[in-house]
Amino acid sequence: MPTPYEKARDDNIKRNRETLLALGLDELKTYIPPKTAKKDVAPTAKSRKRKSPSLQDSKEEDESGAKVLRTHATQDITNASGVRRSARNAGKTVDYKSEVIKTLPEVISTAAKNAQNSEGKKTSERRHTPKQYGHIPDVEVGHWWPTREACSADSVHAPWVAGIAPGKDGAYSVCLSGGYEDDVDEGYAFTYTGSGGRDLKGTKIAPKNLRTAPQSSDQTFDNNFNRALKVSADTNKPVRVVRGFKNRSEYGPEEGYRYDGLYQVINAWTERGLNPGGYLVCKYTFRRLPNQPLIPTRVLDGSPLASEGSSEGEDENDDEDQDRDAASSEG
DNA sequence: GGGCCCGCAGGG
DNA sequence: CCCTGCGGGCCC
Repeated sequence: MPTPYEKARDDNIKRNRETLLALGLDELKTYIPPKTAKKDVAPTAKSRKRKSPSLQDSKEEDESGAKVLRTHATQDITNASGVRRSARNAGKTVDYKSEVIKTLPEVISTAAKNAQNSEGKKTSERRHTPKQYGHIPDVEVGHWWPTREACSADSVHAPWVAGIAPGKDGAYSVCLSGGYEDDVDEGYAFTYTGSGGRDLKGTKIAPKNLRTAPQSSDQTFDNNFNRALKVSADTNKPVRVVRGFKNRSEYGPEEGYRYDGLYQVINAWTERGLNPGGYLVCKYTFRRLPNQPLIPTRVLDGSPLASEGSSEGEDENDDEDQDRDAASSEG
Protein backbone atom coordinates (compact mmCIF):
# COMPACT_ATOMS: atom_id res chain seq x y z
CA MET A 1 0.00 0.00 0.00
CA PRO A 2 1.65 3.22 -1.10
CA THR A 3 1.88 6.12 1.27
CA PRO A 4 0.11 9.34 0.28
CA TYR A 5 3.48 10.77 -0.64
CA GLU A 6 4.27 7.88 -2.93
CA LYS A 7 0.88 8.11 -4.52
CA ALA A 8 1.28 11.82 -5.19
CA ARG A 9 4.72 11.22 -6.58
CA ASP A 10 3.60 8.44 -8.87
CA ASP A 11 0.62 10.48 -10.04
CA ASN A 12 2.86 13.40 -10.86
CA ILE A 13 5.34 11.24 -12.67
CA LYS A 14 2.65 9.53 -14.69
CA ARG A 15 1.09 12.82 -15.68
CA ASN A 16 4.42 14.40 -16.54
CA ARG A 17 5.52 11.43 -18.57
CA GLU A 18 2.33 11.42 -20.60
CA THR A 19 2.81 15.10 -21.31
CA LEU A 20 6.33 14.51 -22.54
CA LEU A 21 5.52 11.53 -24.68
CA ALA A 22 2.75 13.50 -26.37
CA LEU A 23 5.35 15.89 -27.74
CA GLY A 24 6.38 13.59 -30.55
CA LEU A 25 9.91 12.70 -29.57
CA ASP A 26 10.61 10.02 -32.12
CA GLU A 27 11.54 12.54 -34.76
CA LEU A 28 14.25 13.80 -32.45
CA LYS A 29 15.80 10.39 -32.04
CA THR A 30 17.05 9.99 -35.55
CA TYR A 31 20.22 11.83 -36.16
CA ILE A 32 21.66 11.63 -39.62
CA PRO A 33 25.30 12.66 -39.73
CA PRO A 34 26.09 15.33 -42.28
CA LYS A 35 27.52 13.90 -45.46
CA THR A 36 31.03 15.01 -45.96
CA ALA A 37 33.02 14.29 -49.08
CA LYS A 38 35.45 12.19 -47.18
CA LYS A 39 32.98 10.11 -45.32
CA ASP A 40 30.34 9.75 -47.94
CA VAL A 41 31.13 6.13 -48.51
CA ALA A 42 29.13 3.13 -47.52
CA PRO A 43 30.78 1.68 -44.44
CA THR A 44 31.71 -1.64 -45.94
CA ALA A 45 33.36 -3.17 -42.97
CA LYS A 46 32.66 -1.46 -39.76
CA SER A 47 36.09 -0.40 -38.86
CA ARG A 48 35.36 0.37 -35.31
CA LYS A 49 32.69 -1.03 -33.20
CA ARG A 50 31.08 1.40 -30.87
CA LYS A 51 32.43 0.58 -27.48
CA SER A 52 29.83 2.35 -25.48
CA PRO A 53 26.84 4.57 -25.85
CA SER A 54 29.02 7.48 -25.00
CA LEU A 55 28.94 10.32 -27.42
CA GLN A 56 32.41 11.52 -26.80
CA ASP A 57 34.22 8.67 -28.39
CA SER A 58 37.29 9.97 -30.02
CA LYS A 59 37.71 10.68 -33.65
CA GLU A 60 41.14 9.31 -33.65
CA GLU A 61 41.68 8.86 -37.35
CA ASP A 62 40.43 12.18 -38.45
CA GLU A 63 43.21 13.42 -40.63
CA SER A 64 41.78 16.87 -40.88
CA GLY A 65 43.18 17.55 -37.49
CA ALA A 66 39.81 18.70 -36.36
CA LYS A 67 39.74 16.23 -33.55
CA VAL A 68 38.21 17.72 -30.51
CA LEU A 69 37.70 15.02 -27.98
CA ARG A 70 39.50 11.91 -27.04
CA THR A 71 38.86 9.19 -24.58
CA HIS A 72 41.85 8.66 -22.43
CA ALA A 73 41.11 5.10 -21.69
CA THR A 74 44.36 4.28 -20.11
CA GLN A 75 44.41 7.21 -17.80
CA ASP A 76 44.13 6.20 -14.19
CA ILE A 77 41.44 8.45 -12.95
CA THR A 78 42.00 7.76 -9.32
CA ASN A 79 44.98 9.01 -7.48
CA ALA A 80 47.76 6.68 -6.70
CA SER A 81 46.11 5.43 -3.57
CA GLY A 82 42.64 5.28 -5.00
CA VAL A 83 41.51 8.47 -3.39
CA ARG A 84 37.80 8.89 -3.37
CA ARG A 85 36.81 11.57 -5.77
CA SER A 86 33.48 12.56 -4.37
CA ALA A 87 30.52 11.49 -2.37
CA ARG A 88 29.07 9.62 -5.28
CA ASN A 89 31.59 6.89 -4.66
CA ALA A 90 31.46 6.86 -0.92
CA GLY A 91 31.34 3.33 0.30
CA LYS A 92 31.46 1.94 -3.16
CA THR A 93 34.25 -0.23 -4.30
CA VAL A 94 34.74 0.54 -7.90
CA ASP A 95 37.37 -0.94 -10.07
CA TYR A 96 38.00 2.05 -12.25
CA LYS A 97 40.85 0.42 -14.04
CA SER A 98 38.47 -1.96 -15.71
CA GLU A 99 35.25 -0.01 -15.63
CA VAL A 100 36.34 3.39 -16.73
CA ILE A 101 38.07 2.16 -19.78
CA LYS A 102 34.79 1.81 -21.55
CA THR A 103 33.40 5.26 -21.33
CA LEU A 104 35.07 7.92 -19.32
CA PRO A 105 37.39 10.53 -20.67
CA GLU A 106 40.34 11.71 -18.74
CA VAL A 107 39.58 13.21 -15.41
CA ILE A 108 41.09 16.61 -15.41
CA SER A 109 41.03 17.46 -11.78
CA THR A 110 40.02 15.66 -8.66
CA ALA A 111 40.16 18.76 -6.53
CA ALA A 112 37.42 21.29 -6.13
CA LYS A 113 39.91 24.07 -6.08
CA ASN A 114 41.54 25.20 -9.26
CA ALA A 115 38.98 23.53 -11.41
CA GLN A 116 40.30 23.23 -14.91
CA ASN A 117 38.53 23.18 -18.18
CA SER A 118 39.31 20.76 -20.93
CA GLU A 119 42.33 22.76 -21.93
CA GLY A 120 43.82 22.89 -18.51
CA LYS A 121 42.74 26.46 -17.98
CA LYS A 122 41.15 27.63 -14.80
CA THR A 123 37.73 29.14 -14.53
CA SER A 124 39.22 32.59 -14.43
CA GLU A 125 40.76 31.92 -17.78
CA ARG A 126 37.64 30.96 -19.64
CA ARG A 127 37.97 31.21 -23.37
CA HIS A 128 34.31 31.94 -23.90
CA THR A 129 31.68 33.68 -21.88
CA PRO A 130 28.99 31.43 -20.48
CA LYS A 131 26.56 34.31 -20.96
CA GLN A 132 25.64 33.45 -24.49
CA TYR A 133 22.82 31.44 -25.97
CA GLY A 134 23.48 28.26 -27.87
CA HIS A 135 26.51 26.05 -28.03
CA ILE A 136 29.83 27.06 -26.59
CA PRO A 137 32.39 26.99 -29.39
CA ASP A 138 34.54 23.86 -29.41
CA VAL A 139 32.45 22.03 -26.83
CA GLU A 140 30.73 19.09 -28.45
CA VAL A 141 27.42 17.66 -27.46
CA GLY A 142 28.33 14.72 -25.26
CA HIS A 143 31.29 16.40 -23.61
CA TRP A 144 31.84 15.04 -20.13
CA TRP A 145 33.25 16.52 -16.93
CA PRO A 146 33.92 15.00 -13.54
CA THR A 147 32.51 17.96 -11.63
CA ARG A 148 30.30 20.99 -11.94
CA GLU A 149 33.38 23.13 -11.49
CA ALA A 150 35.00 21.70 -14.59
CA CYS A 151 31.80 22.19 -16.52
CA SER A 152 31.75 25.77 -15.35
CA ALA A 153 35.33 26.30 -16.42
CA ASP A 154 34.33 25.27 -19.93
CA SER A 155 31.57 27.89 -19.83
CA VAL A 156 28.78 25.45 -20.56
CA HIS A 157 27.02 25.92 -17.21
CA ALA A 158 28.56 28.60 -15.07
CA PRO A 159 27.11 28.14 -11.59
CA TRP A 160 28.83 25.62 -9.37
CA VAL A 161 25.70 24.78 -7.44
CA ALA A 162 22.64 26.41 -8.94
CA GLY A 163 20.76 24.41 -11.53
CA ILE A 164 19.77 27.42 -13.63
CA ALA A 165 22.03 30.02 -15.22
CA PRO A 166 19.76 33.02 -15.78
CA GLY A 167 20.07 35.61 -18.52
CA LYS A 168 18.04 38.56 -19.71
CA ASP A 169 16.38 36.81 -22.63
CA GLY A 170 16.07 33.50 -20.87
CA ALA A 171 18.27 30.93 -19.17
CA TYR A 172 21.60 30.15 -20.75
CA SER A 173 21.78 26.67 -19.33
CA VAL A 174 20.36 24.25 -16.81
CA CYS A 175 21.71 21.20 -15.02
CA LEU A 176 19.59 18.12 -14.34
CA SER A 177 20.76 16.66 -11.08
CA GLY A 178 17.70 14.87 -9.87
CA GLY A 179 16.83 17.34 -7.17
CA TYR A 180 13.11 16.76 -7.47
CA GLU A 181 11.62 13.32 -7.32
CA ASP A 182 8.68 13.96 -9.60
CA ASP A 183 10.70 15.40 -12.43
CA VAL A 184 10.53 13.12 -15.44
CA ASP A 185 13.36 12.77 -17.91
CA GLU A 186 12.54 11.20 -21.23
CA GLY A 187 15.82 12.32 -22.68
CA TYR A 188 14.52 14.26 -25.66
CA ALA A 189 12.08 16.05 -23.39
CA PHE A 190 11.92 16.47 -19.65
CA THR A 191 10.18 18.33 -16.89
CA TYR A 192 12.18 20.60 -14.64
CA THR A 193 11.48 22.26 -11.33
CA GLY A 194 12.49 25.79 -10.43
CA SER A 195 14.49 26.93 -7.46
CA GLY A 196 13.89 28.81 -4.27
CA GLY A 197 11.51 28.17 -1.43
CA ARG A 198 14.22 26.57 0.60
CA ASP A 199 15.54 27.50 3.96
CA LEU A 200 19.26 27.62 3.52
CA LYS A 201 20.18 29.64 6.53
CA GLY A 202 18.45 27.80 9.29
CA THR A 203 17.43 29.78 12.32
CA LYS A 204 19.29 32.40 14.27
CA ILE A 205 19.80 29.93 17.02
CA ALA A 206 20.79 27.15 14.64
CA PRO A 207 22.30 28.72 11.56
CA LYS A 208 22.87 26.33 8.72
CA ASN A 209 24.63 27.99 5.83
CA LEU A 210 23.55 25.27 3.45
CA ARG A 211 23.51 25.20 -0.33
CA THR A 212 20.43 23.03 -0.65
CA ALA A 213 17.62 22.23 1.74
CA PRO A 214 14.07 20.90 1.76
CA GLN A 215 11.23 23.00 0.45
CA SER A 216 9.83 25.32 3.09
CA SER A 217 7.88 27.96 1.16
CA ASP A 218 6.35 28.63 -2.24
CA GLN A 219 8.42 29.11 -5.35
CA THR A 220 7.44 32.01 -7.57
CA PHE A 221 8.40 33.42 -10.93
CA ASP A 222 9.69 36.50 -9.14
CA ASN A 223 12.73 34.43 -8.37
CA ASN A 224 15.49 35.28 -10.82
CA PHE A 225 16.17 31.72 -11.82
CA ASN A 226 12.53 30.82 -12.25
CA ARG A 227 11.75 33.98 -14.16
CA ALA A 228 14.57 33.36 -16.59
CA LEU A 229 13.17 30.00 -17.57
CA LYS A 230 9.74 31.49 -18.02
CA VAL A 231 11.26 34.09 -20.30
CA SER A 232 12.93 31.27 -22.21
CA ALA A 233 9.51 29.85 -22.92
CA ASP A 234 8.55 33.17 -24.51
CA THR A 235 11.71 33.97 -26.41
CA ASN A 236 12.45 30.39 -27.47
CA LYS A 237 16.11 30.97 -26.91
CA PRO A 238 17.97 27.65 -26.84
CA VAL A 239 19.04 26.43 -23.42
CA ARG A 240 22.15 24.32 -22.91
CA VAL A 241 21.37 21.20 -20.92
CA VAL A 242 23.80 19.33 -18.70
CA ARG A 243 22.85 16.02 -17.12
CA GLY A 244 24.42 14.94 -13.84
CA PHE A 245 24.96 11.56 -12.27
CA LYS A 246 22.25 12.11 -9.69
CA ASN A 247 19.65 12.16 -12.41
CA ARG A 248 17.58 9.06 -11.81
CA SER A 249 16.80 8.24 -15.38
CA GLU A 250 18.36 6.09 -18.03
CA TYR A 251 19.58 9.31 -19.62
CA GLY A 252 21.74 10.40 -16.72
CA PRO A 253 25.47 9.73 -16.91
CA GLU A 254 26.83 7.13 -14.55
CA GLU A 255 29.30 9.62 -13.23
CA GLY A 256 30.04 13.27 -13.55
CA TYR A 257 28.25 15.68 -15.86
CA ARG A 258 27.53 15.56 -19.57
CA TYR A 259 26.53 18.23 -22.08
CA ASP A 260 23.46 17.02 -23.91
CA GLY A 261 22.94 19.91 -26.26
CA LEU A 262 20.25 22.49 -26.83
CA TYR A 263 16.64 22.44 -25.71
CA GLN A 264 13.74 24.84 -25.72
CA VAL A 265 11.44 25.59 -22.84
CA ILE A 266 7.98 25.01 -24.21
CA ASN A 267 5.86 25.46 -21.12
CA ALA A 268 6.02 27.01 -17.66
CA TRP A 269 3.50 26.76 -14.84
CA THR A 270 3.21 26.41 -11.09
CA GLU A 271 1.75 23.51 -9.20
CA ARG A 272 1.67 22.01 -5.76
CA GLY A 273 5.06 20.46 -5.35
CA LEU A 274 6.00 17.10 -3.99
CA ASN A 275 6.96 18.30 -0.56
CA PRO A 276 5.48 17.74 2.87
CA GLY A 277 4.13 21.27 3.09
CA GLY A 278 2.54 21.13 -0.32
CA TYR A 279 4.31 24.32 -1.33
CA LEU A 280 4.08 25.60 -4.86
CA VAL A 281 6.88 24.93 -7.28
CA CYS A 282 7.62 26.32 -10.71
CA LYS A 283 7.58 23.66 -13.38
CA TYR A 284 8.82 23.63 -16.95
CA THR A 285 8.69 21.38 -19.96
CA PHE A 286 11.81 21.16 -22.09
CA ARG A 287 12.04 19.73 -25.57
CA ARG A 288 15.27 19.01 -27.38
CA LEU A 289 16.06 20.74 -30.62
CA PRO A 290 16.34 18.44 -33.64
CA ASN A 291 19.45 17.33 -35.49
CA GLN A 292 21.68 16.74 -32.53
CA PRO A 293 23.62 13.61 -31.61
CA LEU A 294 21.69 10.86 -29.89
CA ILE A 295 21.75 10.86 -26.12
CA PRO A 296 23.57 7.97 -24.46
CA THR A 297 21.52 5.76 -22.19
CA ARG A 298 22.41 3.50 -19.34
CA VAL A 299 20.81 0.64 -17.49
CA LEU A 300 19.51 1.65 -14.13
CA ASP A 301 20.31 -0.53 -11.18
CA GLY A 302 17.44 -2.73 -10.19
CA SER A 303 15.34 -1.58 -13.04
CA PRO A 304 14.43 -3.87 -15.89
CA LEU A 305 15.00 -1.34 -18.60
CA ALA A 306 15.60 -2.46 -22.09
CA SER A 307 19.25 -2.83 -22.87
CA GLU A 308 21.20 0.24 -23.65
CA GLY A 309 20.73 2.55 -26.54
CA SER A 310 18.12 2.59 -29.19
CA SER A 311 20.29 1.46 -32.00
CA GLU A 312 21.23 -2.10 -31.25
CA GLY A 313 20.66 -3.63 -34.63
CA GLU A 314 20.18 -0.40 -36.50
CA ASP A 315 23.21 0.65 -38.34
CA GLU A 316 22.31 3.98 -39.76
CA ASN A 317 23.89 5.97 -37.04
CA ASP A 318 26.78 3.73 -36.34
CA ASP A 319 29.21 6.23 -37.67
CA GLU A 320 30.92 8.00 -34.89
CA ASP A 321 31.28 11.26 -36.69
CA GLN A 322 28.29 12.88 -35.21
CA ASP A 323 29.25 16.41 -35.79
CA ARG A 324 27.73 19.08 -33.71
CA ASP A 325 26.00 21.25 -36.19
CA ALA A 326 22.64 21.23 -34.58
CA ALA A 327 20.47 24.21 -34.26
CA SER A 328 22.54 27.28 -34.29
CA SER A 329 22.69 29.68 -31.47
CA GLU A 330 20.78 32.88 -31.40
CA GLY A 331 17.85 33.42 -33.54
C1' DG B 1 26.17 5.97 4.98
C1' DG B 2 24.94 11.10 6.78
C1' DG B 3 26.04 15.77 8.67
C1' DC B 4 28.57 19.74 8.35
C1' DC B 5 30.46 23.67 6.22
C1' DC B 6 33.12 25.59 2.77
C1' DG B 7 34.39 28.10 -1.97
C1' DC B 8 32.57 29.97 -6.06
C1' DA B 9 29.59 32.26 -9.72
C1' DG B 10 26.24 35.48 -10.50
C1' DG B 11 22.76 38.93 -9.51
C1' DG B 12 21.06 42.94 -6.69
C1' DC C 1 29.06 44.30 -0.06
C1' DC C 2 24.80 41.37 0.44
C1' DC C 3 22.20 37.28 -0.96
C1' DT C 4 21.21 32.78 -3.27
C1' DG C 5 22.06 28.03 -5.23
C1' DC C 6 19.69 20.23 -7.70
C1' DG C 7 28.50 20.61 -5.00
C1' DG C 8 31.55 18.37 -2.97
C1' DG C 9 35.28 17.41 0.38
C1' DC C 10 35.90 16.05 4.99
C1' DC C 11 34.88 14.01 9.25
C1' DC C 12 32.36 10.92 11.81
